[in-house]
Amino acid sequence: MKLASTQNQATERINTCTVGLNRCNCFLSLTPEEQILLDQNTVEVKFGAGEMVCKQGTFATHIIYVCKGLLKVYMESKHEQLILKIIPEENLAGLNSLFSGNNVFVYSISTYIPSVIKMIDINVFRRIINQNAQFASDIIGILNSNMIQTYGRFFSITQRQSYGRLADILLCLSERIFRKQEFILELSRKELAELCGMTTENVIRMLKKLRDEDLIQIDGKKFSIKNVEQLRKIRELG
Amino acid sequence: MKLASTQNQATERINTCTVGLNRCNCFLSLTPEEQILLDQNTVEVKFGAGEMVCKQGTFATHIIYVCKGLLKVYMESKHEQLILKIIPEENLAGLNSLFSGNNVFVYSISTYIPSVIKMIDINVFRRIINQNAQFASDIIGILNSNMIQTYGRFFSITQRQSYGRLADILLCLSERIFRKQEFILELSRKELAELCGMTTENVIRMLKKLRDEDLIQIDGKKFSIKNVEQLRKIRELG
DNA sequence: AATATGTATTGATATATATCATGTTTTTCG
DNA sequence: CGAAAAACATGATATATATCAATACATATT
Repeated sequence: MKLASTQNQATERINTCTVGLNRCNCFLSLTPEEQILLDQNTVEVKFGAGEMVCKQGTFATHIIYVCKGLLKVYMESKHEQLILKIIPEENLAGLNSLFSGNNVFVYSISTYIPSVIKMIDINVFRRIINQNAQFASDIIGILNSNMIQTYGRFFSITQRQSYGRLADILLCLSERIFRKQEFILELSRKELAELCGMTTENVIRMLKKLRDEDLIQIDGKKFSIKNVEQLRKIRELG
Repeated sequence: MKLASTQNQATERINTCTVGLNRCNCFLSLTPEEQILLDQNTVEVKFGAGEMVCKQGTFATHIIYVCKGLLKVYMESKHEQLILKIIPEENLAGLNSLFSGNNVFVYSISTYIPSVIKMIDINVFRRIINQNAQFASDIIGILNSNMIQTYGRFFSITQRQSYGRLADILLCLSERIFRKQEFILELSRKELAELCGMTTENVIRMLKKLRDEDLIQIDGKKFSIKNVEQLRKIRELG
């Protein structure tokens, strides 16, 4: 039945990792002149692992496009941080400073792994939006899918309990980021814990438990999903 | 110093209730013809308290504008629900279905109190965005401030503990919704608890404690903030 | 007015998860 | 290399908050 499949799609979209399945293709709606204008006002920068791309509280002067790598967007308080979303290759970040009345970043962005990033002048970006309604529509579409992703993470972090969140993140990493059952995760246990919204100690204990139950295999940073079905069940129920 | 005040503004924006201080004024950028077109494709509907305006999983056919009343936007699972945001008068809702690739509501919207709502045909809305870049820019601005508000709620719900969340909600209700120290809150304790992301029993216990410490006064649905400073302190530290 | 039905309140108990303490392994770098 | 510093791991304990149970109060219904 069609109704059932709609429902499935909807629940499947709810995930902790905030990574959509499609890539950003808004630049296709630019005219050649606009493309040139944008290129002239774009710089490409290489970042090492763990470097800060922009800092919460500073003025937003650029829109960020991830050519290569993996970013995290997070809010910082005293010692804790809340990861709002992670941004994989071929996606935009920092769009929230467009026309929002405040031109200050409400979050920080940093790299998980060495990354290549294009930084586009925000005023030029704004100007093109103001003159190209198709481009503006595309940006609205991107903002909206970001929003929906963030709602999903919000839901997961607040409603699921820790095994469910961990199972979810592992599935997301496998299915959406690496697109493989086996992957090298270049994150420390601490970073993985932050992504799951729990403590480092707990993530380690839980990984061990999942390994003991033969749902995953881990060897240092090498992860392998052994039992997708069971992990999905834990995501939904645990 | 300017830097300090920027910082204050930034932290002040982080709140649990998701209500911005400014009202939506995007319709000012419409041409007279567009205004007429929009009006012709808008219906005004009156809702009672607790009625559902739109249901998660259904097709989004309208953009919602709150003329009068108070709405909640929430995701439903089995028995729990996560309140994503609350929408006061003179604000738009349901914008996330514009160009997001999926035209299905990822959340439900219902009224807290009797409300008057304008429902604008989503296709007409899309068409106007596609032809009026200024309007599109305004919508991007609204989406972005919504997003920033939602990040704030996400942060509050996940990082603060329950007294901080309750203090925050009480302050928000007083400062942003009712704009008075004393107000009649037409929500049940259960609804207030959901808004704070905790159980009904706990919200009652905590209200009692705040009353015992003379920070608030409560008599049924009548709330009065007695000590704003102390509540702010609890919001930041508790 | 009396019964029923939901809402509000209070207390006792359970539990998921954080925190603390401590040891081991791996990585960094002078 | 060898020392210092991270990162990883595991167990014991603490705690915030949910859950459960039971009563009081308010509101609706016949």
